[in-house]
Amino acid sequence: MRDRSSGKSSSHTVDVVLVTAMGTELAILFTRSTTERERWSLPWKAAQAGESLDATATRVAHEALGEPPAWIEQIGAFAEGKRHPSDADISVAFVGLIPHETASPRPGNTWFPVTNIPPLSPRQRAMVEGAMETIQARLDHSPVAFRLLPPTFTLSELQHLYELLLAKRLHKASFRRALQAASLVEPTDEWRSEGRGRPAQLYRYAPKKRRRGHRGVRFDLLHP
Amino acid sequence: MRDRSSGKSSSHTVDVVLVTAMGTELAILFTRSTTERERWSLPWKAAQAGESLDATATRVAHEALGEPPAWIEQIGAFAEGKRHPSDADISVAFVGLIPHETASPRPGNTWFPVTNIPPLSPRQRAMVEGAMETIQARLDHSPVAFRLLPPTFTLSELQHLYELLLAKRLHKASFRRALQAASLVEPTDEWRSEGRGRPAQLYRYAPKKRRRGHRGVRFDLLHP
DNA sequence: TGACTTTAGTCGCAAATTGTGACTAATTCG
DNA sequence: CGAATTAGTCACAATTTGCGACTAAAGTCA
Repeated sequence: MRDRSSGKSSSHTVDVVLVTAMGTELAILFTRSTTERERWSLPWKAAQAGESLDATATRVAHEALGEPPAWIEQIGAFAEGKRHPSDADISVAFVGLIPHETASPRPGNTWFPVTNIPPLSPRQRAMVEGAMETIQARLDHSPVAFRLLPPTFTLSELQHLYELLLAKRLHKASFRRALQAASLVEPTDEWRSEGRGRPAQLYRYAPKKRRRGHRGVRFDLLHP
Repeated sequence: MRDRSSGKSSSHTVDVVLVTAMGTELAILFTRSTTERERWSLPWKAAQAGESLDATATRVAHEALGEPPAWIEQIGAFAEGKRHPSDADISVAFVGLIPHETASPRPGNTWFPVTNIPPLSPRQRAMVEGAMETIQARLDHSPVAFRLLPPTFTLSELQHLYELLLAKRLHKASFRRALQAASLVEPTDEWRSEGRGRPAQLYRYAPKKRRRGHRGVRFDLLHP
């Protein structure tokens, strides 16, 4: 039977999977371990009595990022495989999203591409998986993509991001048509000229009140 | 500051929201409090070291229901508002589904229609809400409805259940067409004569391997 | 300058999917 | 038997989707 000596440390931790869109792929923020120099872990803290889980998660995210995340949501509780996030019996995980340009990670924190994350405890590995699943699941019904973009963006940027999140190519005309139907964005009067090619109009996220019987976004669009 | 005297009780509980379809509405299972006679609560247990959360949840459900649930999934961790499920800092909640005909609740456990649940602690009230949201969210992508029906059922029963879950009337022909497209069910060679009217063919849940590019079920069907 | 390249944005139409009412089938009830 | 009741199917108009082709507004380079 495991001993439970120190009465002061809290019995559970709050861990946060912070996700951003870095160039052409998603990335997750890791913190260098204070003990072992070459170990990395998700940002986490022992829960504090009297503070809500969400508040703790936001605080953890803010401290690692230098900014509060644009969106945060609980993934669930993880208990499998002890060790690593302290030796807490249980850890509550959150996903957070932030535009890459907004974040300024504090020293000791680094973005790793999702395709190449450092070795983690089984528990935190499960959290990362859970985070990606949660993002996928929310994609149709909440404005996940917009929380990964700056306040103003071009439709091509938005489309590329959706393509990244859905891991699927989209057809330009169909994408824009669906966007229109969902009335999620509105044009600003600014344009951005990005090297060659015609300048693109900038848009902002501005969801209209959804009419009754509105079924999300449905970007189930085509291949190429 | 709250004291934390008894060193032996675990620091967190596992609570389960068990849902069934009872006639024309959904119902949730509650357990009569052992102390106060007229209090009810969701079935719960203190977590046991060395047992996974899912295992505990399944055990709690089984003990209350007399059967293991047909499906169970974690909703998340809840910490707001102390009291009630012991005085644990944190509770991990699960949703479970079971066909009404399969369940045989142990003495002290009763189904309450969702429209009329007994007074609960704020924590457990939040869990019930979370459970309903999780069911809604899963509806399109996992076979939630089938876990509320016996192994064999008529298409009308299935449709009524979907109407209940979606809180929306569906058109018969469209419903069947969508079902067919999703290849979720297959006919048995049995028929059931239920009072008046033509007998209905019985079906079983038998999802075919989903072809690439299959987008869930999409029962976004019509009104009258 | 003017041809060519590159990216943004739009149009229109064939094909597929959906919404819906009307129709047929198999029973029970009186 | 005929009316009532529930199951199951059909056909077709209306809408939505997939997608290629087209126009627009830059930059590049000889």
